[in-house]
Amino acid sequence: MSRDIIDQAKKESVRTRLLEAALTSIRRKGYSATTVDELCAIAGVTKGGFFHHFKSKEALGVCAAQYWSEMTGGLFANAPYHEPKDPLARILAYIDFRTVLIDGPVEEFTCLVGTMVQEAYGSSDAIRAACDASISDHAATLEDDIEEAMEKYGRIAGVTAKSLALHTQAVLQGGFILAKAKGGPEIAKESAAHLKRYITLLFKQ
Amino acid sequence: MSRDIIDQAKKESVRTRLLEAALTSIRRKGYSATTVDELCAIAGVTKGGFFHHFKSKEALGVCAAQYWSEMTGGLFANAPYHEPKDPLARILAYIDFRTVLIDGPVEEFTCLVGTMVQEAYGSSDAIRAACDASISDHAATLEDDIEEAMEKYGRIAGVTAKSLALHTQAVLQGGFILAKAKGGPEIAKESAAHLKRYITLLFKQ
DNA sequence: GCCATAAAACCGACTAGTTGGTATGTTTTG
DNA sequence: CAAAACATACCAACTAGTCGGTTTTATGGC
Repeated sequence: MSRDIIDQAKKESVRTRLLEAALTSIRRKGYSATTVDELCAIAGVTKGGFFHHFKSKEALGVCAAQYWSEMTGGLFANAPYHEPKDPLARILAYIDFRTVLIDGPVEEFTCLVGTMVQEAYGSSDAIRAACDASISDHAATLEDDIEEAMEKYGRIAGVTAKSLALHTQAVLQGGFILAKAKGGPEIAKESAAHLKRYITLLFKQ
Repeated sequence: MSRDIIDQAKKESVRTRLLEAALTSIRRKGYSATTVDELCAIAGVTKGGFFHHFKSKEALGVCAAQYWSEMTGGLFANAPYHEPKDPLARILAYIDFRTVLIDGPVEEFTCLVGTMVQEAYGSSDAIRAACDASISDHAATLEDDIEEAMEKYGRIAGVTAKSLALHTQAVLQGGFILAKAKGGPEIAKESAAHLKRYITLLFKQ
């Protein structure tokens, strides 16, 4: 019913604004340096409103990771890199797609969960687990293509689809760190190019 | 007298003890979540002592990055991976050495500056620059070997010694993030194995 | 070797502002 | 009218940093 939809939309809007604010702030300053007051100010809500939607700052962190997964999950699911018939071409197209996204200010292309897990893995297992799920679930979307490519082009001793899928995420996350250190996207793009070269060489053997 | 020895040992290294405490705490919880009070307690110093040695928490962050560079710089300079006559063998031995170091609790093998730059790049350019210097200087120690290997085994189109050296650091840093997410070193070791395979393939062409 | 002197090292109480979180409302909505 | 969605005022704990004072150490003249 439309009532339910409207109700839900309204219910989600404040909550969503808080989550969007969290995404921006955590990506820029990290989880610890992001304050509840700040998020309330950005979202135009008061403290009471915040703690009505999230029982604690930690709970917000977990929800932010999940929200991040939903957003990026949708982006990648609808991206055009799935089109090629050849599985290897799809993998390489994925890396190209990621490379295109690496552009502009550093805080706009880096990964929320990669940033957050660095701080929170020792102090909040709930946040750690949510970040792990986000990274691992996304890596899993690559496994089928890698598996197919290995069947078609031959398997490599010691390389599994899962480990290679996770390695792609490690390279991207590491590129983000170097990009932050250097203050620009170039180094992350170069690392992605190395990753593409690696996978090409792997299946060319 | 033992009392004198203890006193003297303490007095010699207050600054160092604060830096050691900073290394431990920042690697475990991040820069923002690390408090001055906490470092004082660990090092057995009072607030006055802390701010005598460091004019601010930010200054401590910069000094911690420099101290980290000195420590790791010494470790790698004296490591045995420089022994092989063949430049490619030296590069691969470096990766093996890094792989051996990736072991035990996550906070004991991860990188201070990689952790710190994620939080501080947006709020402190001094810390960002210190972290960049630490990463880039270490990467530079690999450049000569890579350059020599490229001369010996042939250059690869689009690959420079500098970009490949930085890529090795990106892979390691990314491996640390995944290790934190998963709570163990295995994934970081696997990513290092992929890096070794990449470099092997690169020069085998 | 002794002592004066100054600088450096260090202490500990203090502050002003910020932190996450709460208790008690008031408004909106189905 | 009841419940969900907010607002307002408040708090105790914690934050980085300060400030005046005390101890320790290095130096150099006698």
